[in-house]
Amino acid sequence: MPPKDFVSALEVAQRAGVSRSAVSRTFTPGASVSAETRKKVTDAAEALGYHVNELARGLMRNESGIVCLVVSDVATPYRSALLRELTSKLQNVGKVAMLINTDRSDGSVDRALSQAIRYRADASIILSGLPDASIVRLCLKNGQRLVLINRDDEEPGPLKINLDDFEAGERIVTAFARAGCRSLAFANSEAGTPSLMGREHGFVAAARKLGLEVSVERYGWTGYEAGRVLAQRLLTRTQRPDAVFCATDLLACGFMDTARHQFGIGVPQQLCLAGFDDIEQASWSSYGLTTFAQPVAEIASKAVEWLSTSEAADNILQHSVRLTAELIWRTSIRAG
Amino acid sequence: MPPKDFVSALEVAQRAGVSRSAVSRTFTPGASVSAETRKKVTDAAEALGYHVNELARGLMRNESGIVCLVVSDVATPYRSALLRELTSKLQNVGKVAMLINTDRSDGSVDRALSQAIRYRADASIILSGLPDASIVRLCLKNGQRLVLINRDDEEPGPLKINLDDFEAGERIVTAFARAGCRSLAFANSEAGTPSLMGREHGFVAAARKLGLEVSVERYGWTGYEAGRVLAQRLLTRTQRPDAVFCATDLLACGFMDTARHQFGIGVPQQLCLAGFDDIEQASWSSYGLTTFAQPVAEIASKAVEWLSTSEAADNILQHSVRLTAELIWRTSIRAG
DNA sequence: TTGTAAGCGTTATCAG
DNA sequence: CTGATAACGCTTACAA
Repeated sequence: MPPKDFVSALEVAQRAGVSRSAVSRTFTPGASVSAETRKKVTDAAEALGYHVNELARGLMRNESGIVCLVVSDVATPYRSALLRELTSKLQNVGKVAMLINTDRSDGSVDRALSQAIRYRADASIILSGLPDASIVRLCLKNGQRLVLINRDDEEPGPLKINLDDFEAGERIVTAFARAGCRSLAFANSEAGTPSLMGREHGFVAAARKLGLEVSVERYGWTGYEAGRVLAQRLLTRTQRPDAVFCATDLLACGFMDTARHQFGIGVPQQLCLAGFDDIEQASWSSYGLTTFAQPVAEIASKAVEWLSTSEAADNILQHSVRLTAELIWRTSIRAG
Repeated sequence: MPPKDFVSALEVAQRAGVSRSAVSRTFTPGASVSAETRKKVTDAAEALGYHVNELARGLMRNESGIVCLVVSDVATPYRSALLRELTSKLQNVGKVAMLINTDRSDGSVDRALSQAIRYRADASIILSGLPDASIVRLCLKNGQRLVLINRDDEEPGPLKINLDDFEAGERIVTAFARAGCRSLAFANSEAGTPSLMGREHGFVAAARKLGLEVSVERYGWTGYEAGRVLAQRLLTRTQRPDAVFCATDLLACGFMDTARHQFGIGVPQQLCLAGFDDIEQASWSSYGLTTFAQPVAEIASKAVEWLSTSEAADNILQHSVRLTAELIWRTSIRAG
């Protein structure tokens, strides 16, 4: 590989026989250039293989075009689906996504984030999960716009996108009741994020109101393995629940698998189950999980849309968006 | 939000009572600064909340620290697992990941990629899949280092990381034979990528050598749904196979589900099944799929390691790495 | 519409 | 080891 040198606007200008500012203007949307000049420039640029240097441009404009995506558990179905939507929509509006992984708990998170600040990212989108409030403050302090998905931070300024978690919890209770279930349980992780707790609270509240038995069990993080453990615990109780709402589809898959394969319990005949997220696996015929769909496409749209809007118009806009999670009926709850 | 202005090295220099070059040196690993000066600078920087501007630095150094990850089907389990490893390891060596999604087939791919070039990414890692050879050439032409995972492009220069796909195909044949299977089939997608075809060829060759019946069926892309269709086709044949190797775990899950639920065929009693990738779902108790594990961590290590090595030492290094996929035994193949 | 010139925040070079 | 000074490639008044 020849350590290729890039061609600069100056070289393009010389070949096109115009000034370097003409070149600049040609590549700046909405600048005034005559059709003739523009053609000369684009031809020269084409011939030379010129690409605007965004580093230099960002330096001048004080705006990098970079938005950084802060995410833990990227490899998880829901997260990666959200990531797909976000990157794709960001690309469509000409922005570029920088990915920050917050899985590892050593200093690498801080390092990565400060990396993002050093690149002068215009904005950060935090896809829920681990990252704590200090990250939020750091971004804000460095002039980034911020989108918080399924979080509940108090800081003013960022756009907050949330679902109707509480109501979802309520809705599923009526579905369980209609199926004739009398003893309900909520299977949660110990993560304790607002969205998880919202589902729990809505569920418990609605069950109480209907005079149904409810209990809550929490364990580990929101993965398949945790679902297995939760099933062990709930299904060995003397008073076994006949309906369980799992805070997450991953939890629900683990729960269903151990109910069926380890305890030989029929789902939905002896046990009704529901989850949340509508990950791809929920629709696989081994599961047929009825669940609430995260409107990932809509979440991504809202986020990107807000980021594309000018900072000036910002005050007019809502800083909080509340989307509703649609209940997808499959076969893990008996017909009423 | 106050449209925050960043503090520059100049301001830090003034507060610390040193020259701006002293500040620069302090933040350049391996530059010579006295301990005293360094302390003055770091103190001032801390107080002011200074962060090096990588845009400007990249401009000078002609090296951005950005490596871009080109990927289609991010939301797929194997891809997202690889993505996790890659971003995390990139972070550890102080580089930053830019994500390019090549799902949509309209012009957005080209736009996104040229975006990456405009940011002067030092390197690109192409995680298999759709992107065609023209992308490879474009990266190379613009002086980027390139890592190709599970591809087979001819271009010289890039680091190529591949698995022993052909041998894996062979190995699984002996496993099937040992289980007493006599009529084999390979379920593939129509994608026709080298790694997919490698598995197919190894499988067919080994089966022939052992004098076993083999057939191949190809359909769609490598997802769950395609697996269902492939199962429809293969299981309605007059001569039904008693062992099927699916090119991908996703394919295998779809295949197994329809075999069991739609055709009532017992796996592994009446039909042995194997996949490739070892995605998380393969280990779920509804599947228990025996499969080949993609060594994602190792793949990521090799890639990042090669990128961290200086361009000068480049010639000495191998430009092609061949990793082996370990066979993970679970319960979708009968005991011999 | 076009060109000239100043500046963005760095690092590299070169005296001291 | 330190401090001027010249790049780096671009945008944006300002003047023509």
